[in-house]
Amino acid sequence: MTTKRRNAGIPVDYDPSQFPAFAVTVDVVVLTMSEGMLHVLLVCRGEAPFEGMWAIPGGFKRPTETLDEAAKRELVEETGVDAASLLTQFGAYGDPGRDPRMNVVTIAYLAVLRDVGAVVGGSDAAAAALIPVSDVLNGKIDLAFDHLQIVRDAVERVRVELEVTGIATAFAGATFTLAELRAVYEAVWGVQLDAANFRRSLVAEDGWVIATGRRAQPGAAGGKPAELFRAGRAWKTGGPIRCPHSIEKRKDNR
Amino acid sequence: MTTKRRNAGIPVDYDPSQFPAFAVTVDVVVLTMSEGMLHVLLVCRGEAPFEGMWAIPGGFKRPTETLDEAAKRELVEETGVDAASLLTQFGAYGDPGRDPRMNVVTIAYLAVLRDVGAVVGGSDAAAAALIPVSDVLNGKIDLAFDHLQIVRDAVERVRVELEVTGIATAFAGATFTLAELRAVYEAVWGVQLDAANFRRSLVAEDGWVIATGRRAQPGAAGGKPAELFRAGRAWKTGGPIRCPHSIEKRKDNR
DNA sequence: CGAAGTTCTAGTCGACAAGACGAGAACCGT
DNA sequence: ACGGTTCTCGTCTTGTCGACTAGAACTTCG
Repeated sequence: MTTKRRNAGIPVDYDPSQFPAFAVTVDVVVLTMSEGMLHVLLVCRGEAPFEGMWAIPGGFKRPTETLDEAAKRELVEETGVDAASLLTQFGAYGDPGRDPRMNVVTIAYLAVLRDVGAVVGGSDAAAAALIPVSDVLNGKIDLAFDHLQIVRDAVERVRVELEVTGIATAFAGATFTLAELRAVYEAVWGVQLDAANFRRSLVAEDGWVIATGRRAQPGAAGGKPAELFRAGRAWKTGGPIRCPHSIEKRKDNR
Repeated sequence: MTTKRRNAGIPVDYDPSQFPAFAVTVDVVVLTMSEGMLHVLLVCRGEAPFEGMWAIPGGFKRPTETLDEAAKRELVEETGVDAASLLTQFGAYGDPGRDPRMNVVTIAYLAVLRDVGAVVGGSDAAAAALIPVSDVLNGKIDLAFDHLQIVRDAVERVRVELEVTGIATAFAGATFTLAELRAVYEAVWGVQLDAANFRRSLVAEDGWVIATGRRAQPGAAGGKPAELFRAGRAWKTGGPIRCPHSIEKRKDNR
């Protein structure tokens, strides 16, 4: 179909001096735990296209910065947070027409923040809000561009990362109770974990959590105050909890 | 319902008329198993920069195609394979200066092919070769651009995918023996797996492998001919084998 | 043809991890 | 004080995974 002449494997039908030009943007999916549910940070677009619709924060990459630097800069500009616990690239999106104005390829990043309560202001005229991920995934809230797909992929990525990396501690603060940490797993995976077994798998081996000696305030319903821990070093190499996918994969007898 | 007003618009440089222009390319890391070792398909560059060096096949994305389509097209043009068993995007690379000529952001894809024996030809077969991944990773072979990092990331991705997806069957043909499949795991993970236990975890549950009734030719050393299987449906949801990550001992060469 | 060698297949056994569960400890409200 | 709630500890059971052994099937070599 095309001229497949090539010089030692490199196609020559594309002259570097007349390459097709694209805009390259970086979009950041900011996830956080709030009130036991997974939330995503969205901004309301102030201009066309998709004016008035919700979108994930992002912006153009600059020629002098790396992709990671661009993501970090955008995160600062949009949320005021200058160092996320976790900032990982997880996908690129370049369908023709995904931006009606021009050819845009976007690199998507996932950022995990601990619960901040209210949204910190950025440099944006429009509103920003923490929206429950479930409201986005089930279509109750429409997103601009192909951002729904990007959020879907981000959540799926979190589910996997939760099992193989120490991403769970990124949702928590400097110190946390085991119940808080367990809530992260339960919310992201959508499962119920036994509190006693959860504690055992973390405390049994050294390096996951370090007791601070202090105790948290009990909740409104009372109860024994939980121990406060901080994250150990083992999280860098992997996660302590495996997803009990046996719940969905019930073995049928035959 | 935390909403907060902001003072400036979506970043000032978000102006469609004066966005920074980039070239967008798609590079494909083609991995295959050959002689019990993991191999990567490389092409020899015929022009500057990096003339004469090995590189990953790839090329410019066209404005009218998606990223996935671009990857598939490049794979066809470079290797002649029109449908890889697996073609997955795994990363984007956009460091300034990674291409000395201009600003290039590349989207990296991973393709897994079953062993093709000899070098598969594009239009210029002499310029392409299957190189053992180990030779690339340990620096015996220099790669152009930042392609060494891309290959590193691809191999790491395969290691993870092997555990959570059915990527293992992509290395094998339509029918395969369990020894062949086991060799994939052993080569990618660098471990030794017990043949008996490996078989048990596959045939114990239904859906992993389906017996064809036929038997493979024994190897040069003789031995009982192995049963020939084909892949079942369970591979779509996950992998049957977990990586024994506690094992540090490398597989001894043979 | 028989013997030796190689590989595949089947089964058992024990160690260990993971889930279920009960009981007690600490703190709340009334 | 007292029931309700949450956290913490221990035990029991279950299932999985690796190590191991033995036998089956086919090769080549003498």
